[in-house]
Amino acid sequence: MKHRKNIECKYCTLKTSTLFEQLTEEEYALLNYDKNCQTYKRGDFIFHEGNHATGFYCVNEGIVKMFKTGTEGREQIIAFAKKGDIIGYRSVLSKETFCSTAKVISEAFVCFIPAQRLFKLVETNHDFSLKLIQQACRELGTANKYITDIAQKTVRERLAEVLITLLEQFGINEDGYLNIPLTREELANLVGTATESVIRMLSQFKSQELIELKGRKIKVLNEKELQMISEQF
Amino acid sequence: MKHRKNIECKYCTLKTSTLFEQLTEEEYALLNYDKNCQTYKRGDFIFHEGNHATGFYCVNEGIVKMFKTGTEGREQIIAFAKKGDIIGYRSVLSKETFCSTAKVISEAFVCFIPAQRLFKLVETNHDFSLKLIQQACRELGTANKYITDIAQKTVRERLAEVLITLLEQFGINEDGYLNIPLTREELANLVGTATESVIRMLSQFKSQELIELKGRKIKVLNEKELQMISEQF
DNA sequence: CGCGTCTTTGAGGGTACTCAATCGAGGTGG
DNA sequence: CCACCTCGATTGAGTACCCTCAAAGACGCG
Repeated sequence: MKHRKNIECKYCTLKTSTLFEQLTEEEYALLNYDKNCQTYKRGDFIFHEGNHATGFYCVNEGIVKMFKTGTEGREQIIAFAKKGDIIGYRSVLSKETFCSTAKVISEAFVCFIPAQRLFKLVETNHDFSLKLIQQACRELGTANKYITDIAQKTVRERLAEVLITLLEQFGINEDGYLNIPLTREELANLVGTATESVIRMLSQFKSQELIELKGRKIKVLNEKELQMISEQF
Repeated sequence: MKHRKNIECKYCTLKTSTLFEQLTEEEYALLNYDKNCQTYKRGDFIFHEGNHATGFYCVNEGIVKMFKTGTEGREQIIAFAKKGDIIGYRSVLSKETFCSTAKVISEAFVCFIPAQRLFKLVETNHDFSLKLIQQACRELGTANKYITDIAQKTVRERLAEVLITLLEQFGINEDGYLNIPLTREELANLVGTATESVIRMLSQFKSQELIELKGRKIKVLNEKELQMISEQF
């Protein structure tokens, strides 16, 4: 992917799933002109929490994790971004510094779009700005649900829920394993618990034949039951 | 407050702190025509989680709590809305049902504005729509911070943080007590813990002379130290 | 093959939850 | 005016969940 060539936004196959669906010729041209794309390897940072937000990013390929660094340096994963998702727009628009860090989970191709282009689009394109609001509102809904879950559910319930969510969000590969490579620690940072707790719970799920484990890879065997657990029955 | 008369939006003293700051004459007129205001007593519901969102609300007076109902009926308080805040817009824009319930904490005067007026404003007024996006983005930032806190901090740290937040958000009355009347249970639902845990922690804070308690009323005596605790030093 | 990183397992302990009982204040009705 | 009732606040006891620390095992990479 190293020497990957930029695709013109106008012809980008992802535009239907992003906000950039119905721009004018001119807007496409400007967007394309302003953008700055590059590949990132696993472990690379796209932006850091606290940095000044000079623009936002559109993920064309790969998986990115968004996390906040809490006390004693522990990461709390807030969300993942994949093909077609935009990240960092939140901080650009609210004119704050980035409120989370974006780090690459699997090799990614990401386009950077400077802040003023975003503001310009919001100003001139109603459709775009409505979609953007809706995007933010959906994320807000998800975040609120997450707060309730973390506050009220047990680790067991949350882990089950996370597995279901990952399954829906990233699907499975040809072997039936979840299509996202996470370390145990990352899983823990997503669930909001200690690494060891995740490990213990995973082996419990395994012994109940709800999942199959092969190193870092996870296969969901009984989605229904996991669903039940996550809703605590 | 029972027979309170509606104020014209255009002359509403709160408009500077809300999104409705720079509307055209016509927009003010339409907003004013469409709205529907009423008073609510403590305990009244403004809207319920899961209901169809036919519009949003602007709080003119009083305090409203927003919460999600989690497992076994336990409330998780997501936010408060006071004078000048708008609520429910999230669900209107993302065209979902209300994702939380709004219930009155202290007597409130609230204006309802139907969905199509909101969509119309977003469509025709760039300034309004930018402010709305920024509002959503700020809320999103807060929510993400909250997730990290709940996942990583202890009850003691979270309670200290909540007290500081309430102090900043609602201030104190002439006696020096926090200007928001919350039951112990509501505090617990905000912190994300059991009622008894909040009570125990409050008396611990009291014995350390960080706060003073008088029935339901709380006075912060040592903000600095509470701040320290919330950041775990 | 050796090293580092990640994973796993075990032991021990602390935080915070649940359950239960008591206390206290405010409101109601006799 | 007081007994009564109800709801919220408080306190205590017991325990479950989950965290931390420590050590050993597995895996991948140079």
